[in-house]
Amino acid sequence: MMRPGMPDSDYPDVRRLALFSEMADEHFNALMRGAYVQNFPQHIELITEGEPSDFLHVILSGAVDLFSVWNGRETSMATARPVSTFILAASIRGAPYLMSARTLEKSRIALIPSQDVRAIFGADNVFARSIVTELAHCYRSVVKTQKDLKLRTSLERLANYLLRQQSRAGGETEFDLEFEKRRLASYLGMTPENLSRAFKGLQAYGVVVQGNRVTITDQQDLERFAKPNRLIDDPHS
Amino acid sequence: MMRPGMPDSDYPDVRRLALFSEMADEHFNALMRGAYVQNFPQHIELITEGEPSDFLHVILSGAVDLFSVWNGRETSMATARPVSTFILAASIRGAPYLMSARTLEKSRIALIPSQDVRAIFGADNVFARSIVTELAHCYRSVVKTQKDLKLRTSLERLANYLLRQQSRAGGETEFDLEFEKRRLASYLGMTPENLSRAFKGLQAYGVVVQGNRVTITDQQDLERFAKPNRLIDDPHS
DNA sequence: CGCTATGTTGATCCATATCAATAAGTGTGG
DNA sequence: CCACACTTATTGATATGGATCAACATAGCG
Repeated sequence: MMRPGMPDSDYPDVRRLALFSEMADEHFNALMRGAYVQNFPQHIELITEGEPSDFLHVILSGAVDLFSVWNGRETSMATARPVSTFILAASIRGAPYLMSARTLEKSRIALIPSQDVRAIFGADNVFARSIVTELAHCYRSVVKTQKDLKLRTSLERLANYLLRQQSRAGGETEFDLEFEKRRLASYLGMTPENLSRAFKGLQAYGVVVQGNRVTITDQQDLERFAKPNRLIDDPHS
Repeated sequence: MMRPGMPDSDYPDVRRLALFSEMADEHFNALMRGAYVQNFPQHIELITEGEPSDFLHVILSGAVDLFSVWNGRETSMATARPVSTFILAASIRGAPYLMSARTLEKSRIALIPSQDVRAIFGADNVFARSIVTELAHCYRSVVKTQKDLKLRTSLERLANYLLRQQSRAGGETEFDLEFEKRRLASYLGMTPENLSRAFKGLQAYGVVVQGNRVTITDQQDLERFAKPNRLIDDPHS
């Protein structure tokens, strides 16, 4: 195990996060001094659901899959990408993790002891406010995902997912899927076979897929089918 | 519209909520003085999704359905029962409501201006901490619901729902469903017809339903089928 | 290069939705 | 208090979205 103390070179990346950007220097530095930074190879399980949550995780580079298991079945719940935190809620509550986490690729991750987070929370009102904002945002994200799952068919979910990704990619008509189709299927709540067929089904609405490359050939048509809604699809609303 | 100022007789009920129980009297009273209390008849829409969130709602008596709509479809997301708050996250963020709310029965509801909540949040560290705890709890509840939806079939969801309700009812082998089957179906992500058949399907595992009355005749058998899991079904975990 | 995991396609099965008809409640006004 | 209207619940028949099983293609990767 590494000794605590984050390399100074990582400070700015963490500091840039909304969660940490407004707090007092003194408190931020205290948090960082108690933090560990580790590099993990691909496909390492960082967290197993049910275990006590000792650290707030901050992903500095790479990608992490948050997934859950029940009765031999597995589903992908979300993907964490730099720079963001994950399992904030478990850390705050001192409750067991509800989701497992594994690296999708080589990743650099900062681990901040949960007790430090709670201590600084009590000492720094600005930080406390940031945590609230962040938690509220996380909550609303999950609610949106649940609406997506309950109100839409898998074809509609895929169509809207593609529109969201396109938007993230700057609105270009051509962009890359950011992870394996296998995992995308799980994230969208379907099987890989069904995803394959769904992509073909969207050809009728102007979507062309070759490998990881997606091309939207008829934006209007796709949107007419997908009916994106800001209360489900807008990440900031 | 009523004038602000909550009747003193309602104070204790609100005060009892974890969100408010620890804060300073001074701040609590300030919040209550700015609050409105209203009695609503059955089937009134209190909140429409997409509207700006001006009030934190506290349900003092009755029951409220939180639901969402997209493209002509509707789904029940959760039920709020006394005494608890709802739409805390939207209030905090000053963001539009993600869910609509309607009374399921005659209900008494307190409305606390969101700006007051945010103001007291800044002035009272204990209250701030309570809000964080509450938000983290809400977040984890939705994550559990999402796991339930993605990892289980509708029959399994119903079986586990019944076990949770039984637990809430004190563990008795006999208890009442707390709302219409129609809404229960929507909450569980299925049609009323399918729910009807699911109840019949659970007869094989020792479940008898007559109207709203549920009897668990073979606890062991039902649990063997349902495989309840604390990371999905335990409301406090 | 092959080996292994991922992706695609086809055939079939199953869970769940939809449509339709009836029954059972529930509330309302005469 | 009853009769009517209306909503909800059940049951049956059928349709369909999506899963599963199987075969094959493809692409990374050692």
